[in-house]
Amino acid sequence: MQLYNTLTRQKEIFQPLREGRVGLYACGVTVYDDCHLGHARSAVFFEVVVRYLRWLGFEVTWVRNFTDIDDKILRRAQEDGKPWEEVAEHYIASFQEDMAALGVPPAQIEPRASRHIEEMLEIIRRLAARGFAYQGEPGGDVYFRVRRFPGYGRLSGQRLADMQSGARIEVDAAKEDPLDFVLWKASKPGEPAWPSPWGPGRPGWHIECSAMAMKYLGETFDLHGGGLDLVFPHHENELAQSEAATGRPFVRYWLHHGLLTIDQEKMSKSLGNFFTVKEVLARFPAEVVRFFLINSHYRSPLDFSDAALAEAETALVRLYTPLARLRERLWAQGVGGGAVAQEEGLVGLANEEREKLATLRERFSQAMADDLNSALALGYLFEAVRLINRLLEQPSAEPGYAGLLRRGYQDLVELGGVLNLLQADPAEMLRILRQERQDLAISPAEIEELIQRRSQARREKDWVAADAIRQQLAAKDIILEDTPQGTIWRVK
RNA sequence: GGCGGCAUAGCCAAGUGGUAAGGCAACGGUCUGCAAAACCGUUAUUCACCGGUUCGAAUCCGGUUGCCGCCUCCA
Repeated sequence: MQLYNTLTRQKEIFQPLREGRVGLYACGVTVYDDCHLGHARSAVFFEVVVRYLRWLGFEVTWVRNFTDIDDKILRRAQEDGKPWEEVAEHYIASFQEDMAALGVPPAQIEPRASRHIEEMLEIIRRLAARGFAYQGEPGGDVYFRVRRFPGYGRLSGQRLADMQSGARIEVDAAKEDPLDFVLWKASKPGEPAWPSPWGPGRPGWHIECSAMAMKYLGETFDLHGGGLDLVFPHHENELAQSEAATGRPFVRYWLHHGLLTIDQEKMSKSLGNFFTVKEVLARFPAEVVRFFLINSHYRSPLDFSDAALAEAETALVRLYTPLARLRERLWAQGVGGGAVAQEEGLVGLANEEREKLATLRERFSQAMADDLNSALALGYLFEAVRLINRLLEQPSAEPGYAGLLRRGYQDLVELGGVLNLLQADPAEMLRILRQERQDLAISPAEIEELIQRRSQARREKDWVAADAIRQQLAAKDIILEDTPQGTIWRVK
């Protein structure tokens, strides 16, 4: 497969370091508040990466960290009058709840920064031994000597000269150079502190990821990534300090996903234009949110809106509707195995169309193999749905018919599974999707009552009364569908 | 100011040299007591704009405009 590598700015053939195994480190969250939909995009993206790699047969070790000690957590702890550990614990639990609600499984390893202080200090020792780390003043912060590392700026495409002219680099008298960044922060009175050769303190932001990634995945590993906004300075610094410490390449492929936006602007805490995962999930089913996140390419910006989510909801109905019909047909009629139609002219599909169904898995996989093009992969699924719907329209006793349906069903569920979609019971999911809206002007019980009365009227062929009820419900955004299994309703 | 990215139909969105996937919406038809769902058909001679390369460009090169991200904590 090919992946776009931020380091080289091009797609590259993915070759894992060790045959058949992949190590992935995804930057997680800083636990000082509930996470928003941008964090969900990140989590779902890496989940899909992992699922696809596993589907291909790779054994994947997936690491996602928690930054559980930093300035923002300390500030939050002070505001809330709680110990920082409690704040961190609370938001770790909150994150895990959100992930569970979204259907994102836990990573294999979810290390916390505060439990890897010794590993970080070890890296700083190595950096000091190689002349990359220095303490600004006795008992003060420890910095990384950026200019000593030749490749600095390579990942983010920055040149040292340009960066200096950039206005907003913090000026700190203790630094040898404004570009140098903190490895270890000397603690102020009242702040949490760990002992170190440089005095009591706590880690800088970047060092934790170097330490935890190398501990669990080795000094050189395959995949590392996060949001595009982490490229600089976080990943640039991480790369520099890691390679300076080990003298070896740190990461082979850097993956960065685009950011979630609202009105084309980045969703972020500081702008205040964010929706938490909890808020969004209160209004839309998790699978709708997942579909929305996966339905465009991961490196593009993705604009959040109610309309976009509503569209995702309708699109999911389109995917689940044939699944429900297929199940009904395949389960009820006990259509067992049997050959898939091969011969020309069979079963009401043109040769070319049958070919499309036959190559669905292959094309899906190729789309995913091309830098994880989930939008294209989903497009193929929709194409298959149209063909399957057509088959369902024209029941046939031809020998290959049942086989085609069965394979269609299996493919949709299996391929959907790579994206963690289409795994729910179709009939149940359709009910949820159709009846989702909370602010109904009428209760489900009342709707059922009216449906009963209408059914009675229909039995008596009293079309006037039946239509009156249909219209009465339509006025409250309830749409009725008469099916062979009875009348069902949904929200407009 | 520096670095990077993006501009494809009413909306969302694939497509990186060979003649525009897919979804939503809309309209017409089939089906239906009426509907819905589903199916069939229609909806970009054209890919921000201007030049260039090429037999051929949405795709490559140069320029222009607009938007976004990073350069500061941020997925």
